Amino acid sequence: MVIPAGQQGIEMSVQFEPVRAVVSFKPHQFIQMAQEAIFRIQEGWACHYALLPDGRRQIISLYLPGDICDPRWIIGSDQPKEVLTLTTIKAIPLSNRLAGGSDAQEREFWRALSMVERRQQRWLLTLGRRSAGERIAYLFLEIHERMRRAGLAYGQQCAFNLTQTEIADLTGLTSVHVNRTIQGMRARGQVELEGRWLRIPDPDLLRQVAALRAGDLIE
Amino acid sequence: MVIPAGQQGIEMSVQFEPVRAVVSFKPHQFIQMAQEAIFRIQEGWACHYALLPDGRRQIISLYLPGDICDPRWIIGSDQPKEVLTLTTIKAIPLSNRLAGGSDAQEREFWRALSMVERRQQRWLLTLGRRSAGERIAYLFLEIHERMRRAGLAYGQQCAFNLTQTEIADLTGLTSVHVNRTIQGMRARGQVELEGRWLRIPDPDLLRQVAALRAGDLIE
DNA sequence: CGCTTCCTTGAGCGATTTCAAGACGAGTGG
DNA sequence: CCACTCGTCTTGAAATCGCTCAAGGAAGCG
Repeated sequence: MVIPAGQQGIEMSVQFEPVRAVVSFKPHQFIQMAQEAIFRIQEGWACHYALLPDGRRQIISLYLPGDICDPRWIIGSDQPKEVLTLTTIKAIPLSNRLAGGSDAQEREFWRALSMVERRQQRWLLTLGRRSAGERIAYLFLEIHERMRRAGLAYGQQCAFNLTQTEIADLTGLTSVHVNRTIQGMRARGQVELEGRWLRIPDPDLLRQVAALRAGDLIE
Repeated sequence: MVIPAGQQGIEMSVQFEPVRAVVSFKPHQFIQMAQEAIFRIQEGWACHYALLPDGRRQIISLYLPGDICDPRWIIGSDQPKEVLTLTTIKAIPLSNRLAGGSDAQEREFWRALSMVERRQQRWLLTLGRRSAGERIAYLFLEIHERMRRAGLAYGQQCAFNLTQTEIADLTGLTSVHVNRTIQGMRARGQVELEGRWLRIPDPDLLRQVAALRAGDLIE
């Protein structure tokens, strides 16, 4: 079963007056917070990264369809300039003002913020204490679970729009090492990853590879 | 100049009715959120950690005097059970309800939350992309800066209540490697660390060691 | 004193990086 | 259609970084 992501977007930059229409971004384009607007992503993937002076890059946060980009902008963390689309993106601008919106939207913001927060905490554990194989397995599980919640997983499979270099920048590894590690996982039947498509043949096995306790929720 | 932390606390557990009195915790004691109460730490250090099934430990967040512990509890991140005192702690219970408090307190909560958030983002970069020496240098700078803002730094020095094992759990390293790395830094005059006291002879040098851009703020 | 915790040291190993190069596919322009 | 480029994936060999295991010393505390 192949369900293409279908990410053909109309080229169109963000307007300064947030409108209730879908806006699109091209791949590898910076997303800036337009006046008082944050985005709910409809299609496509994006990320927030940080750099060291010598160019080492770490992806801090990943945005998948359904995600709000970025909930942290609500609480006045000055918005980072380093938010980058990974694919073509379609998104809906939302007001970043807590007061202005409906109660439902306010609650959605809180939920989104606390999920980003918890995900980040788990990622600190992952970067600090998991081995290369464990990190990558964890990443696969997290992405599949998030896609599943967004209604975009089909059984054990989902779209996977990351290059190995991007996986490396997410996991704090080298792309070379990511490559070798994934090959090992493939050989052991722990994961199938081809094109831009991820399949997890045995989720429990992969959870074990990721050093997750049986009861641990990814998110 | 030696200013001892002076952390002798009366043993007293948290009451279920949050009172406006100081409560104390002994070293290596779990802090749980009492009914609707979070804490502003007056004296002492604490941390929040996470474990892997095999016991590997990562410290997710550090609480120093003046910090709110934990601002994330406000937005309904279910409070973690793994908040541990590192020293004796004196703290003031606050209501975790946003609505109940004053505007000033509400604003303090937002500020605290967004600082925790940003600190966590920087720490993701640190764990993902900095070498052992860079991580430890960064930790020293962050702690000194936070202590300075809390009014607890005296020039280039401040209290430093972490064992090398705790530094390891914070930086994702081994205590053995932390030990060797710090020895190297000492030999190069990048840091002085003795007893529970930290001195940074040359902040600019240490910032360079930590792979920080000249203009980068720690926090 | 006799704990215990923390710091220190050595030796060897393993994991991950670095550097370098080649293969492959997709897209582009001639 | 071909030649070209570009980004991505792949591979090898060697070096480096950080870990493991093991032990001893120093300092605090009963």
